[in-house]
Amino acid sequence: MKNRIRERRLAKGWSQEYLSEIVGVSRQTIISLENGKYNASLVLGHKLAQAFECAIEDLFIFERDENI
Amino acid sequence: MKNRIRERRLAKGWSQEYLSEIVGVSRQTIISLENGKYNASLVLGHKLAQAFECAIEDLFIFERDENI
DNA sequence: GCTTTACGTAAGGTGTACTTTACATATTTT
DNA sequence: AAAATATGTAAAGTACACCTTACGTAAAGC
Repeated sequence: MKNRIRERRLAKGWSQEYLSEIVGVSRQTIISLENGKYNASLVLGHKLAQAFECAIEDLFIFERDENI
Repeated sequence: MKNRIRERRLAKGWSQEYLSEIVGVSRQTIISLENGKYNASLVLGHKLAQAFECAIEDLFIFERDENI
């Protein structure tokens, strides 16, 4: 699963730290998500989508036959 | 976070086992999700939404100030 | 009566989403 | 030159999202 977090964050002119405060996670979590270290949870995905004023499906790119 | 998995599954006339095969998880996982034992991951949430032909936000009910 | 179907609980294991702390480095600001 | 800002890596811990196996029970079908 890929995501557009960095792209959307930069479009808003936000730092990683500012975004982490908005959605209530550590800065490390934002770094790891942007660099594809792991996937967000559903709750965090929802909060990020809210921060960027878009749908979850617009922020995360689901590939076919993705592993759980 | 609540969800409408059971409601949507029954509307389709599906058993838990059938749904579990469609989305590629164990039957236990479906039981636990329906009974609110834990939250789905983003990837599983997406697969479930696809199975029910709806958006993730339509299947999961996000509450305000939800913990990560 | 027996078997099948559907749903549920229990218990123990693995991988990962997220945390905290610490340190490094490049760019910008004073 | 020194300080502040932004991004990144590393490492170790915790919680939970999955798994598997096994067993219980109630309803429906043969």
